[in-house]
Amino acid sequence: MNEAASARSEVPSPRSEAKAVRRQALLDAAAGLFAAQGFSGVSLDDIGAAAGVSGPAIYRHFAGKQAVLGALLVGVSSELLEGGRAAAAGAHPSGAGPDGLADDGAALRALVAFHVDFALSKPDVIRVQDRDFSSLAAEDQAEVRSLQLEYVDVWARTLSRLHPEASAAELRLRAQAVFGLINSTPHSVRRTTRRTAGKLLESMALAALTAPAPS
Amino acid sequence: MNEAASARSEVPSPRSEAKAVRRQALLDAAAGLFAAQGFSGVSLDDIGAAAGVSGPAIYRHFAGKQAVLGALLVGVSSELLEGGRAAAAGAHPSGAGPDGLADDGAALRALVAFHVDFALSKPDVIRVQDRDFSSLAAEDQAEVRSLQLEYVDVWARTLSRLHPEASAAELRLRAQAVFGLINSTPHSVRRTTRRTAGKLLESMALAALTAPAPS
DNA sequence: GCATTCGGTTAATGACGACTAACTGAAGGC
DNA sequence: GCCTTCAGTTAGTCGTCATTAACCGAATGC
Repeated sequence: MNEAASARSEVPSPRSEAKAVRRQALLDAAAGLFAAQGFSGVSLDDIGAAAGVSGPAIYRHFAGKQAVLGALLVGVSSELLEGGRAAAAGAHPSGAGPDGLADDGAALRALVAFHVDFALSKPDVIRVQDRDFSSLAAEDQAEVRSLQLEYVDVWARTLSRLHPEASAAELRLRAQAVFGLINSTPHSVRRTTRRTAGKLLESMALAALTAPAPS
Repeated sequence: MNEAASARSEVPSPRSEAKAVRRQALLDAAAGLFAAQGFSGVSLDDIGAAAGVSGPAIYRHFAGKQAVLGALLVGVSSELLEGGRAAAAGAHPSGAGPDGLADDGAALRALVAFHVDFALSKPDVIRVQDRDFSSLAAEDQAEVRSLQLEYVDVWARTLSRLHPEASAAELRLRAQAVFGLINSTPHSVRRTTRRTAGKLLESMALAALTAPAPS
């Protein structure tokens, strides 16, 4: 560990921030390839080639193929959780006086808008996340699972303000189903229709989240 | 081609209907394994072992690994299309007099119920279908794609009776999104809660399908 | 009964692909 | 200016498969 990259992330970067760039290029390449052909359908040579370097150069950035997938999925899970927390919090600034229902609805809308936007802008990673989870190393699996559970819980807590009578299990199921709804389409949406598709998905997601519980 | 298994499927079966049983066992085993680990994460030995025979015995039933996947996915796509047509037709018996809205609503509810039931009873195949499509041989890909498109169209036509003003593209997107909603949860639903989860998914799906179109 | 068919089995064979080894050349620090 | 570090490179190595070959033994048809 050299002094530049030591504990404190002070010194912006010498010239080997080129490394960070390369690393990101590898992650992007991997995301696209994994999304298209699945983790075990992609070779390290494929990833390297797509990033402009070839083959085992990847070992200068990651411990191995699984580690690339790990970085990808831990990254996306963290981003989702962080963004979800921000969206939920931003819409009802903690204890906003009289427990306003309006605020709660706003929080849910913000969550939905955030997730739709995320899914439409990073369809590859979204796809990989629920497709190649089982190819992760055990530890990464545990970490990703826990981040995902926490994200689901952000949704469930927000929902519980609108459906105080519903069980936690039902709210989590609703959240998961809506993730499926939102995540299932990005592949087939043309870039030009992103905005309109996004609005439609938001409307459908909110309708599903607030649909009456069956008897 | 012996006389028993010739063009006309008359003679029920000699004693080598054991073959049909074995073939189905192989397909079931493959479905489970593919769902859990992805097409290229599973070896022929794995599939054979799971079906009680080991290794290259599979070549007595299928041309190769890809052919197993092909049989699986063409089968599920056909079942979905057939079942969807039946559900849509059963609910409004062709030209049922005065173009009743009630009938159209019933057709949609029947479609939703059919798909929910299918997804909950065969979660493995559902998972494989949208996960390993890209591992199919080109011809199988074409066939599956066309069956899927036709299935989406059954939904879109049914929806168009309720939303005559909506574009075909919007209706197809709605259908796809709802497939995502329904298909995303079977993995995580305990067998004991199938029925209640199914009811909830139906309610959410219908709400999403009839959600107002955004301005 | 007897020859054939056929579902299975266990050894090759041949690719392919993750990972390692040995080497190179350009920074960077001093 | 010299020594070290380090991102890359190319050539193995070793396992893991899909697929094929060579054999079996029980049904089946005649």
